[in-house]
Amino acid sequence: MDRRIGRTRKLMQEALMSLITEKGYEAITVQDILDRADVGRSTFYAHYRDKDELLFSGFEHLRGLFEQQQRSLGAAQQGEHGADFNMILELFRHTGQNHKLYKAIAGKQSGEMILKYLHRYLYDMMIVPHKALVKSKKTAVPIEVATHWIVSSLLSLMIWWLENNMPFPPERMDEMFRQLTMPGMEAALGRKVQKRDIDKAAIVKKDSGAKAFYSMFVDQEGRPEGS
Amino acid sequence: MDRRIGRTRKLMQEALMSLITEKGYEAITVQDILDRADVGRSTFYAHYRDKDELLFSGFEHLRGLFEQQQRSLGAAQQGEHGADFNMILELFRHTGQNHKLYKAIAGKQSGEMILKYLHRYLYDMMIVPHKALVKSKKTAVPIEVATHWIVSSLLSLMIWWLENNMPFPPERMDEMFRQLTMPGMEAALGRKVQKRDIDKAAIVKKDSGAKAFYSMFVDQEGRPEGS
Amino acid sequence: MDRRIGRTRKLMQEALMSLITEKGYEAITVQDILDRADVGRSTFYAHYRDKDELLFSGFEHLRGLFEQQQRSLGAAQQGEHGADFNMILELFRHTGQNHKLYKAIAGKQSGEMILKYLHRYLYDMMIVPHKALVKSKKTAVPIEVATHWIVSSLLSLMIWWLENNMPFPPERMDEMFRQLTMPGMEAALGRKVQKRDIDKAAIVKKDSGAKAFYSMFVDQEGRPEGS
Amino acid sequence: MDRRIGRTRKLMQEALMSLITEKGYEAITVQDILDRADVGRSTFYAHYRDKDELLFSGFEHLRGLFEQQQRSLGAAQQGEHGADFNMILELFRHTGQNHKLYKAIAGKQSGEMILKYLHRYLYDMMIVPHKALVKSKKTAVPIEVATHWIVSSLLSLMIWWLENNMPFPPERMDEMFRQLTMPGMEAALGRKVQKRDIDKAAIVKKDSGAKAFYSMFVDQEGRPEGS
DNA sequence: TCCTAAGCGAGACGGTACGTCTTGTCTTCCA
DNA sequence: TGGAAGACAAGACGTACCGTCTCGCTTAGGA
Repeated sequence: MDRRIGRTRKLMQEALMSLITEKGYEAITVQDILDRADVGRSTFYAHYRDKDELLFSGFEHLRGLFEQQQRSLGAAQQGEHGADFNMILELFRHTGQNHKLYKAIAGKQSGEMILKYLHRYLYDMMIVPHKALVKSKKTAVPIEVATHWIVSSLLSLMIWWLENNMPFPPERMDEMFRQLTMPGMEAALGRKVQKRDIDKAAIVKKDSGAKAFYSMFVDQEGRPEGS
Repeated sequence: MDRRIGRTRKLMQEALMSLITEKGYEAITVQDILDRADVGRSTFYAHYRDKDELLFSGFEHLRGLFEQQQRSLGAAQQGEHGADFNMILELFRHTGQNHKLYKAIAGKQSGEMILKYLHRYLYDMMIVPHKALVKSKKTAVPIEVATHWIVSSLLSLMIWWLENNMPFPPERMDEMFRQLTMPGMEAALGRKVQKRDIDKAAIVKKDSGAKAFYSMFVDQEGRPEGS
Repeated sequence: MDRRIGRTRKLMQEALMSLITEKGYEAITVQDILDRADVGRSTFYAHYRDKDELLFSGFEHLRGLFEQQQRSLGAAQQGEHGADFNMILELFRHTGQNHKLYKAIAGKQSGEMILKYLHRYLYDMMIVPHKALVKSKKTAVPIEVATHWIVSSLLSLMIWWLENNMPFPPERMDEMFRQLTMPGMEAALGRKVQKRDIDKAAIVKKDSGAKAFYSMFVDQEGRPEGS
Repeated sequence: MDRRIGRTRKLMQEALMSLITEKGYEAITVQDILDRADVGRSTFYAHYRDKDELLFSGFEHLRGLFEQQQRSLGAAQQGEHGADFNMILELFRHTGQNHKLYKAIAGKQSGEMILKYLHRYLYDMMIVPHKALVKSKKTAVPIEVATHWIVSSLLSLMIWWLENNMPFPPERMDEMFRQLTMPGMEAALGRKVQKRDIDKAAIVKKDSGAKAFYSMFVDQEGRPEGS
């Protein structure tokens, strides 16, 4: 692919990210992005249909990368690691380290759309292992509902944390999340499901999707916006 | 106050509501409202700063009404009623009866803002009784966090229900909500808190704020949009 | 009608005219007009579909005015005046007096369209009297062809005159036009037709359409449109 | 010169011509030409500055060819042939035979520019013999004016003919042209000038310029350009 | 016959203008 | 004379072309 394409897209991505931190996603106009990235109008539209597509382009790319790596990972690795990996905790840690950017993306001034995308993303990530873990067909609460709810719970805690300038360490947030949701999940799906199981199921993505996902916001040329 | 003013405002309120059901809040332009309400441009801006203010005007009015009634209500009434009132269940029932309007307001095509407003509204409604109910200062999860989370949980179930065309009766949704969140709340705040307590605490608003709040969407001139 | 409308339109008309003299019609962009008239983009499009319509608006208005006056003029006046009125000569005089504007409008850098409009205008003005003057149905050259040709001849002399900075007085141009075209017209339509007859036939329009038509371009600093 | 150059240019010339017949010159975009000729963007601009230059390239080439041949023709041939050659008639015939193309080029949807070029071309072709034929310095109408006028007359008849779907045979058009313009020319330049003289004077170009000129538009499927 | 300069396609890019749309202000008109 | 009607400016939108440019692939014509 033409090397100019990558360069131009990166310029626009960075422009968008820096603008989000300044004025929030919704308030940004395409013109703002053009000015910041120093790019022609037609160039923008040659790459993206609109502002949203520019934003999603990163996500989509990482999703593709993730799925590709997931395929390359065999079933062998699935069970070989210890159960101590903690995706939720890592997520809080990561979010805290890049709070500025995350606050821009998921905070009050973000667009609805981004949260919805994140919700869908996490939902898709969790629904499969959840279904796999539950033996009986009949659960107190349908798996889809429980998954929808637990993702919303996670995001709501995340947002609270960011909006209140992270008054607790990530470990504490992880603990709260566990305390609030695990009992409900047990009651809803049956005793077998534990937070550890969720992590175990999600572990496939540990070194691939999840990492890539977060790195998107972090190392825009090495230094995340909020550091 | 000039009677024409009330009439004009009602025209615009109704226009907004009917438009929300048709195309969603964000997609509505001021011009749409003017056309629908058959009102001049300057008239609109004479009453409201923008589209949002028109939307909020209803909420604000009801909030004022609620606070006024709350003040007039003495502490006496607070404990006199039976424990069988169930706000959450009523809420699901009501939502289900007016699903078209609620889907428009809180569904996927709604504006972020409305959900945030609803969140804040429910949060404010719940934080006071929560604080009153918890004796010990030290809880496993701070009351603010728990309240933020439980409101998000409620809204997330609500949204799931609406988006999936209400596959369960309100009673089932209420049950699920209880199964998912009550154990977590107990673990977080201590054994004492039960869903019934929440309802009991919120009962102050039963015949005042809450009713007025929902009626806003229902009896726009007698017939709600979705019936 | 709202007084602002007339004012705004005049601003744009004047802007267009002054721009035509500077860079020619085709080279003008809508943006140029907006800048010169100090008018918003949407304002322009609220009044005219495009650049052409702005240009034609003056013509059309005058045409309407002309037709209205023509109707009010009875057949009585048609024959009462002396035969010495000379429309073509007046036309040359007028053109010469306002050569800058006419050069802009009909000169080399003008748009094709304007010449075509002028051609059609003069053609329509002449075809009726021509038909009235010719008795026999059979002419050496069809009246339509002869009229088309004589209009083209007039415009071609006009253009030559303007493009060469008017080296002759209007009287000389009128004389040349007569010398070049009258013999051909006689041969084509029969002995009866004389240039004087053309003028006589066109005299209806002397004080109405024709005058209004030319005044449009003349009193720039007065009121060129609907005043 | 590289053989590819000629090939590429021919492709573009042909694309332009076929497009003119379809949608008119002005409506054509460079992109249209590229698509039709199946040629890259940069290739086009490597050969021509713009659309106009591509169009003119044919004319200019023929003009060069014509002037070269004119030089090679001695003064000897000038008087030796009979007076029966009739350039104007041939021109009408030719135009009629290729009316589609001519209508595209000189019709209502053509560009002003092409007509201006044709005018200049015919003017240059005629001004020399006209000057040669007129003995006396003093004419009723300056030769330049008369030539300008007669060319316009010719083109105006041509255009009328094409626009009205050629209701008369070329011979009739030639006759009309003679009837309309010859008397005027005689009056303007003196008794000596006859249409026959014009033809005689123009005869130099009969087998060279004129033929090449028209053939350009004719043998589309053969070789339209000097190849 | 090689090989090297060039022609060439593909298309990215910055620009400029378009005509549409929406917002919030401000002027005009009318009752 | 006060409030409704709607004209207006501002400026973003997404589209269409333009003319410049960079990039490799192909190919013609001189060594």
